[in-house]
Amino acid sequence: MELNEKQIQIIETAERLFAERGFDGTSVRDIADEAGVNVAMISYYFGSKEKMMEALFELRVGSVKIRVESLIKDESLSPLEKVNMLIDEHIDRVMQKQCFHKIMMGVVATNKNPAILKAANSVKIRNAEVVTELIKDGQKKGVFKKKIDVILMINTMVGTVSQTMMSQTYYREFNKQQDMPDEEFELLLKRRLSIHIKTLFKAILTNEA
Amino acid sequence: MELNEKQIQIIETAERLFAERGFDGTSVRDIADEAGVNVAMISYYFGSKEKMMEALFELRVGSVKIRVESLIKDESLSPLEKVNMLIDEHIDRVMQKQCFHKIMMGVVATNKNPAILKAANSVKIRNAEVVTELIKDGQKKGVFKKKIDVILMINTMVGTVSQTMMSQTYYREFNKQQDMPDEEFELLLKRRLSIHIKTLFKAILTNEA
DNA sequence: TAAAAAATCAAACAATTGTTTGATTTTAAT
DNA sequence: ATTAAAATCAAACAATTGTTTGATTTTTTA
Repeated sequence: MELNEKQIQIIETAERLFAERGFDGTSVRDIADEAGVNVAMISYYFGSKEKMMEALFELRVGSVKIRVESLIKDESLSPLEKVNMLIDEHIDRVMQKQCFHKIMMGVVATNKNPAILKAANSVKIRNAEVVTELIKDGQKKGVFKKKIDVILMINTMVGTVSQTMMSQTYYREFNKQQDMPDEEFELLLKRRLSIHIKTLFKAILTNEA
Repeated sequence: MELNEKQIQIIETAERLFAERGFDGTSVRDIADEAGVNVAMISYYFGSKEKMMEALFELRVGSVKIRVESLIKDESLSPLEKVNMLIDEHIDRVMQKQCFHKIMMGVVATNKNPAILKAANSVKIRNAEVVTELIKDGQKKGVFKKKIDVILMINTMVGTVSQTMMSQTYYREFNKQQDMPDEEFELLLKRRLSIHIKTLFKAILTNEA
């Protein structure tokens, strides 16, 4: 689906509001008002509120696939280096599109939109397959342990990042970093998250201390 | 707030529907129909849909606090043993009240109900404080590492469990355990989760291999 | 058993929902 | 400049929302 400027403007407004109030908690009038357009434009452009959500999903998910696939095929990187890059890739993606990931959590929790749910699931399966291949390669090269539960490993990465993203203001309070500029704090958070998860993964993947 | 049989029956129906469709995605008529009561009963008993949600929250959260506190004070357990028990405690709690935890994820994502959000946050703070104390004790006794990010650690536990709970049917497919009885699979999942998180925690907490 | 309290009900309430209409304006093409 | 297409709009649409009403039934109390 091709999207013009105004369509993207509407979608991004919707994205923000959906993240704040949930899909059902946001009316098309809320979106139209905040986007500065007439209510009818949403049906006019997307057909329905539901389909606008699907357009949002398509817009955000579409670009992801390619980068991961090419990363895996890179022969110059060790398995552990690839895992570490996947971690940073994931952290960056979530932190850069926080609203979208909040929405996705809600969509997956409530099984409401089958089209999105199906697409999200196929992305998940694809990722799991890629990571599984990567782990097998590392095992073949003797740098990874034999028994590894790939799904739980991915769940730890995804879960830790989501949980941290959702409660970042609380993390800030707890560590008394209220006066730190937003951008600086986000960098700090990303760095800490990166180190944290890489440490966890190294422990379950490798035989080193 | 005291709850009679019928109130609990309504609340538990609401809990299930909220988990399936979200708070805003569930109408009071849906709840009333499935619970087999008149629509007016919800306002009659709870005052409003919103207040019914608060009653649900109160019902589910109320009982948790005491067990954790007493566990921590137990002198016969080592710090690592206590951490491990907290992990199992958390896994059991989430898996036993899956609907409620799904709802909570939605509530925390969308900042809609301030009363619940505030209560949930205070629970979180209390837990973080308890765990921090526990970690400090382990450090004093020389069994835990010096630099530990308690919040990220908790986020890993909570995030991993939530993520796994949310996508358990997918985990089942991936591991080709479709024909396993539900109860048996849940036990298996809990055991694997337990081992997984304990391994992760041991790696970041202790100096052992 | 009579009176009081609690529970249940169908119906109605106003407000909000997503969507459509049909007219009008703006933009693009010829 | 004329025509066709696209965009925008206020208004209306029927459906659904949470809640209230007032009458009726059931249960409890005295």
